[in-house]
Order: sequence, then C-alpha cells, then structure tokens
Amino acid sequence: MNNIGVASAFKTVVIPINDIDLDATFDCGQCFRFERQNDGSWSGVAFTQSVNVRYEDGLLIITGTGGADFEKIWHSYFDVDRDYLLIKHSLSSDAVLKRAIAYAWGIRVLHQEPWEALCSFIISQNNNIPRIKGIISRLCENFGQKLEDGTYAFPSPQTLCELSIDDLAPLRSGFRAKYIIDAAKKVSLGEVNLETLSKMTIEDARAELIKIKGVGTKVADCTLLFGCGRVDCFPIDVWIKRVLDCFYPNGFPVEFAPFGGIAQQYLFHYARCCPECELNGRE
DNA sequence: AGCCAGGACAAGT
DNA sequence: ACTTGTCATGGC
Repeated sequence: MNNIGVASAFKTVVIPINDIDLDATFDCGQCFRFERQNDGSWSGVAFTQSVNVRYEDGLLIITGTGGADFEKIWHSYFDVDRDYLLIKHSLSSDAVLKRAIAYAWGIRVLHQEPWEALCSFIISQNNNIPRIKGIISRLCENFGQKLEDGTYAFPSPQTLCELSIDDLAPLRSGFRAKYIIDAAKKVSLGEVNLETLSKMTIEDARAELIKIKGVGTKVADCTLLFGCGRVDCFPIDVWIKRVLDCFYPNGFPVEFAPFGGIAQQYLFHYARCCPECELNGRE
C-alpha cells in the first residue's frame, strides 16, 4: 500500500506536474516503447533507463534503474518546464483546437533521444502504429543492450552500422531495413550530426536529416519535434493532411507557429481517436 | 479478402 | 515543380 520498501529497492523520482494524462501521452503515436500495465502505470525504456511511471495527486512518480542524472533526464523527458496551460489557453482561441484540446488535454510532447526518434520515424513510414511498435521492440531485443531488469535499450547507431540488411531480417521491417542501416552509418560516421540539430534553423536541420535515405520532410520533422525538442516543427502526415484539408482550408494559423508541434499533436490524437471527430472512422 | 498504414523515392509528365 | 506506381509487411 505504501511504497517505502519499494522506494528503497528502486530509485524513485517524484516530479510535481500539472495536467498530464499518461494514457494519452504514451498512446498518441509520438513514442513507441511504453506499455500500459494492469495497474494503470506505464513501463518503458528511454536513455538506457528502464522505468515505471505513474501519476497520482499531481505527482509524476518514476521508479527504475536510473543513474546519477536520473532526475535530469526525466525532468526533460516529460517537458516539465513548459507551461502547457498557457499554451493551451492560447491555442484555444481557435475553435477546432479548442475541441481537440478538450479531448487531448493531457498530452505532453516528450523529449526523446534524437537517434531513437529518427530511427522510430523511419520505421513509421507507410506503416501502422501497432506494427511500428512491434518492429521497434524486435530491434531492441535483437540489437539493444540488455538492462538489469531484462528489458532492452534502444540500439546505438554504432551498433547498427556494423550490420547488413539481412541481419535486420528478424525485424520484418520490409523496405525500411536499408534506411535504418543508412541512417546508422551516416550518424555514426558523423556525416549527420544529431547533436547540433537543436541549434539550427528548421530548414537547415531538415536538410541535414534528409541526407539520409528514407528520410523525407515528414520523418525529418518528427525527428526534430520528438527528438530535438523543436516544438516549432509541424509534421504533416496523412491524418494532419486530413485535418488541414477539412478544418483549415485557408491554412493553419501562423500565430501558433512557435508551438505548432504541440498543436499538431493535439490535432493528431483528436483526429485519430476522438469518436466525436468527423474525421475518425473507427477504433 | 482487401484496404490501408504518422512516406519516400524514382520515373514519368 | 506536380502526379503516379512501387515498395514489405501485417493490422483490422
């Protein structure tokens, strides 16, 4: 019932945070490695740390096998310093976004590792979310570092660049395997530097990423938004295209550009999952 | 059974 | 600069 014993066995980080919905945040298609547990908590791996996350009484409670920078990583990962209330208030001046936010109010845009985001969204192309999760899971199990609790870290580009396309056959990733290899090679050789992307203009950063085979504007934008903290990036996939065609025939409001990526994520989740959205067919 | 999936690419206008 | 067929695989 209390978790003092557990806390002594596992490192625990407690972060006060307002208006987060873990179900929406982990299940809105921005990350692919967290799984909901029977007790409503979520377990997953990021930054080579396996953690369990739950949210109770305004506190985000993270338990796991973290290192010294445990708090720093997860503080950033959950975008704690951003004032979502302020952003949501601003976005709600638009009628469509107001509806989307009423549904997707608890989403926060996570700060994932750049390489994992890049690789994940290479895999995402012309693919569906359940299968993306499967491929990424097999990628980690086959080539990622095994952690002490039996889970696996996301494999590094240095590891993957040594592999052939045939080596990736167990992933069943189809035509995307050659893209994964090319990305691993270009990143590990420094031909593409993921660390500097967050300081470049969107156009330059996008051009840098597109040097990788299988990376177009959409995958590049998702990498920048989810892996580099560029919330001014607005990835346009099939769902957002439908949203724009249906709700914004005259263009998306330019005043939202500085945090368009956050707006995009509300709209994406709303369009895909909200039964009351006319774009949503099923699920 | 058949359509489609958080697209990119090459080849063709 | 735009449009179209193709690419593996499997979820629904």
